[in-house]
Amino acid sequence: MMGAIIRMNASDDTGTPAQAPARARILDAAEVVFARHGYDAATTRRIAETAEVPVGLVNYHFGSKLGLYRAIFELRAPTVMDQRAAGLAMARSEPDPDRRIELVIKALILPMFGLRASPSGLRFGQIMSRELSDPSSDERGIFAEFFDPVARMMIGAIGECYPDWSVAEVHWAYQAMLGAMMIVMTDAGRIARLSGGVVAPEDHEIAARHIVAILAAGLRHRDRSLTKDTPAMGGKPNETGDI
Amino acid sequence: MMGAIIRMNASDDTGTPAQAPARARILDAAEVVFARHGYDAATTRRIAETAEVPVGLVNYHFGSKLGLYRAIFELRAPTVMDQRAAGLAMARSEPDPDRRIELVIKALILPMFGLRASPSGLRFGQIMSRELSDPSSDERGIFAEFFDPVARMMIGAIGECYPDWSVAEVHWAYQAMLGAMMIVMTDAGRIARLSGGVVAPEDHEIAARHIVAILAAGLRHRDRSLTKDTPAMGGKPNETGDI
DNA sequence: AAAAATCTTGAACGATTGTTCAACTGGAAT
DNA sequence: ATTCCAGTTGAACAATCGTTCAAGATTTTT
Repeated sequence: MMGAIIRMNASDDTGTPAQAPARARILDAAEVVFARHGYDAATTRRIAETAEVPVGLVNYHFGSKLGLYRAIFELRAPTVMDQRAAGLAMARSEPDPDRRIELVIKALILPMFGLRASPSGLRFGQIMSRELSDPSSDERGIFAEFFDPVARMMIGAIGECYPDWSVAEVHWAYQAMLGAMMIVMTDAGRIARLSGGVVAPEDHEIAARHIVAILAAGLRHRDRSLTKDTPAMGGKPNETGDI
Repeated sequence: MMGAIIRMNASDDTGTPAQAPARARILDAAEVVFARHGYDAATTRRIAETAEVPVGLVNYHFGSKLGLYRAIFELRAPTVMDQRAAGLAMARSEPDPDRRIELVIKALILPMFGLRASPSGLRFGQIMSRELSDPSSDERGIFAEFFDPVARMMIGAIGECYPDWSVAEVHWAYQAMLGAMMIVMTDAGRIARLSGGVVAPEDHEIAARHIVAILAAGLRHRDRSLTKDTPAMGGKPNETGDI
């Protein structure tokens, strides 16, 4: 069943954004399928069908399924990373710690939420979210390669805001930020279902406003009496010696 | 499809991990494999191999792969849900809102973090986390069945703490809590990698202390000037009319 | 003891997986 | 005009998927 592939010749140009070259169409289709099914459950055939190209082309252009997956991150990750780096640079010019931490939080969150404005950006967010919660992602090494560097920057920036915080306090703060952000990227319909349709996760501006407000207050006013027993970080990232 | 019948015989013994009956061994192995690979990528054969039983037994005892998956939730979910309900009941006896919200947060988080004390509980946490970030989980309907009820209780409890909050403010607060919790369940090694081994996610008591402190402060002190434009919730859950 | 119900086993089924491959296309370089 | 080669195509590969099944083993009921 479903063996024939309909070829779009030069005469037909409706639907897809222009008659894009095959490579780009595959990349686009891959985002859709990987976002929907995750890495393992996504199939090259479904990607090829979605892109309306023969199966063989996928491996010709990207070598392997993993190569295609990596290509998505190579395409999308730099934009987010650059925006975060720029946001952190801006935050550094704010002397007041309590004001600066809000800028740091925004530097993490706004680039990701802004992604959700475009359909393809939304899909990339879902892919990232899935990759983060996939234990076998270590084998692919994508997070370590694409996102660890900026994560260390973020962690360093938090530590600079509050130099008396312990390493653990800084890292758990980052985890809380990451988690709150990720669940927004993840959630497709649950918050709408639970709220009876009142809360719409699609409106990323409103979502960002809520999440940033909560996280900023959380970091500013956290009760440290039970957590400050570990040695202080001293505003220096990675003084533990690791890369 | 779905022809096998699940039989519960009188030989209902107390669980033994060593030479347990086949059904229990399959269930145990399924937790391991589903946690590691996710629903789609997990294979019945690998589960059977891990349980050291022939492949056919899996479908005999659980009917199908989905039946086996559901059986895991039927086994583990009630414990977590009961503990949360008990925690919420306890929280209701605290009159001070700022103190009560901390108990509400703990009612959500502590049962899950406590799960991590045992290996099988840790695996169940990973399975839950993956299910939450899987768009195709809607087709399985597991979250709607097992976790939506207690989610509505949680959301209601937040609304009762701060009756002047809007529906959106309450729901986004819940999302932030859920996200921060989920990333702890998810994270296998990244926080250890990023912190150079200083921060250990295995110590769920310390993790809970940090996350609860941040979330409690976040909800208590959030700046509402940009988010309180939507109508208030009035302390009643689901007044929107949905189930 | 015989009969019935339950559990276990491994082979087998058709469908689907990622990848390979020889044949083919069309346009640029020689 | 010929060579050349990146691009394209669909068939084919071995491996693996979830599930089924007839047969044997074990236990329970009669």
